[in-house]
Amino acid sequence: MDLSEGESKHLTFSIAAVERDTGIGKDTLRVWERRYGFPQPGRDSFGERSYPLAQVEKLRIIKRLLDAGHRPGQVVAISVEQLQSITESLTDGPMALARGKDGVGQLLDEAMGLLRAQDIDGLRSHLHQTVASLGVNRFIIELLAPLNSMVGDAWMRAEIQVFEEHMYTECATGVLRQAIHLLSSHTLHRQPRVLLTTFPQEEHAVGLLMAESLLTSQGCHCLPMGVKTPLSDIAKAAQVHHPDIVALSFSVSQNPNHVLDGLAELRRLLPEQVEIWAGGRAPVLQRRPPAGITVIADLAQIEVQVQRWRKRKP
Amino acid sequence: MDLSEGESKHLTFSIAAVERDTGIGKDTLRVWERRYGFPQPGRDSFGERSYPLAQVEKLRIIKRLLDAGHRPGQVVAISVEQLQSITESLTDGPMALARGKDGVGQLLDEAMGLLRAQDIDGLRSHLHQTVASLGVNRFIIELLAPLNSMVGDAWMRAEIQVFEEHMYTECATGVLRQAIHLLSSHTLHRQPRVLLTTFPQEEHAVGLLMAESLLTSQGCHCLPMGVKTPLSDIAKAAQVHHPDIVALSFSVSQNPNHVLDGLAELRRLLPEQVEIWAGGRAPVLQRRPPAGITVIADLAQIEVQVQRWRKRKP
DNA sequence: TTTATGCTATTGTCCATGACATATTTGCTT
DNA sequence: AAGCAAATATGTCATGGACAATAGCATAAA
Repeated sequence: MDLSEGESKHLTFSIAAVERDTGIGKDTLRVWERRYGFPQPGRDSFGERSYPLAQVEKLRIIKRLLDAGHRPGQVVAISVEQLQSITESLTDGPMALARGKDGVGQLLDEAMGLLRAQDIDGLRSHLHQTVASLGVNRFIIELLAPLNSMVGDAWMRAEIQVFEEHMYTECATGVLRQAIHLLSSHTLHRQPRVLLTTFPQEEHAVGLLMAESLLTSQGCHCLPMGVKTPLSDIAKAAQVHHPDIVALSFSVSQNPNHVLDGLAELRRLLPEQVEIWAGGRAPVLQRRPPAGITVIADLAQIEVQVQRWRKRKP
Repeated sequence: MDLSEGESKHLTFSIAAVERDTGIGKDTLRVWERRYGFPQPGRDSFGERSYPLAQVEKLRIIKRLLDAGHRPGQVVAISVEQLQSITESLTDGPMALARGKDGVGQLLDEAMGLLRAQDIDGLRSHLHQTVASLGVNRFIIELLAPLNSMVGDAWMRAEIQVFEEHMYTECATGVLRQAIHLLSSHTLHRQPRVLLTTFPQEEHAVGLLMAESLLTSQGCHCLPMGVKTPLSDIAKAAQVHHPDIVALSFSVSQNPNHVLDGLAELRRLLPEQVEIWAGGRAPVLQRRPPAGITVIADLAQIEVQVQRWRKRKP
């Protein structure tokens, strides 16, 4: 039922397999076919859709462009060549910005080189070494955060494979966890108490871990809750653990309205004296900072905000 | 669209939310309603199904029984009381099994106590301490795995809050990461090379980390890729990193067909000499072990299988 | 020029019903 | 008891229609 077992050259996929591989729902696949004429799967002997490999690959490119903010009507119907050219025209901001004068730029280049060479073990030890020599703060702010942006951009432009991105994320996660562990064994945990999580749509955990590392190194007491916590559960957790601050991380591709609505709702659910800090690369935060929310424009701001909080609460 | 935000007393769920929470597909939910008369969701103002909380909970119980081998026709239509009585006649294996004579049962009870008391920091240090005193292997097999099952069961029965489960997961993750870090700095990495990940539907990372810990402590070279990797990317990663083994973790609530189809497809995509190991609590693995796949019925089997592999490859 | 407001097209998800391949059980025969 | 065939149970796919939510656009107001 899953997929017909043709020659390896004519691999075809069932609609369920395509959903699994592309993340595009069955209903959506059918309605695209109806509306845009793509994909146009063949039919197997049971009359069921059977998608050739080429179409699945094209669908994955399309999915990426949708995640980057394009709309289906603009990208579903067009040719692979046109898709490629759109893909190439996506942002290449932070690289140029982060490279440069200071010695850290070189470490960054080395890391990127190891990544491109697929040398994950090498990358891991390079990162561990860099944490040790720079200290957690500089490591995160000057190396890991820019590296993260570079990987994110490369991902948008399809310059790296999905599995490379997974391996990078895993690697960064491991290094950050280790840093947090070291910090929290050697640091006194005091105020403020910070509850860390993300909204239900947000899957990316690395931003959260970077924040946790920096907060811990400032001597904050972190209550990490992982990603994708429903709003009402953030509120329930706050009732039980009474944090001083609830910190949320947002990645680029979040729906702006969801972000703003979610923050407004959370503000209503939490007691007034609990601050809400919102950080990450979601552009809405800078453009329309919501009332009652502290926006962390940049990881270096964490230190500043912690100090502000400490001054205000005696 | 996710879930309607009614009064907390009359919480209702959209069909998509129910699919997400129960692991039962939309089509299946509709066809059960048609055939068995349950669930019988109300309709919201748009005419769309809106499932009351009680029905979702009943569906979770049903899902459990299906996983245990019962058939829909026998359990979907009956009352909650009857379901309860069937449920009670099931072995509640891990708890009874793990409790008891040896001292570890007591540590397990302590951990569960801390969890119930919402003392996450206490739980974390208790776990760290237990790793140190028992060693990673015993810690995982005798303490963490049973604890994980207990939390999973409590979750299925809706006995714990979402945020408690999040905090527990975060805590376990941290401890395992730390264990892996220690092991991999002190262990020689040799064969086999094991690529670790999960299928795209599977979000749970703790099982994977337990496997990674055990494999690393056996001296295997692990290539962790995090969760939710599309099949074709698993294959691409294998082409680049040529692992000897691809290891996958499955949690309870995976759709059996997706698991089997995915494994069959992956088997086709990978070279024959690459073994596929499938572990985790998905019942379908035990009931219908697929051809060409090594099923890891239990974490303790990992050691056995590694030794088997080493005997066969000289 | 910028900011609000209302209109329109776009887009994902839902619905109902029917079909059927596969898996499981039942019943019959040896 | 054991083997086999028929019947039943079950999940997934198909079609085509509907519509709420979203995004884009143009016009009016500040």
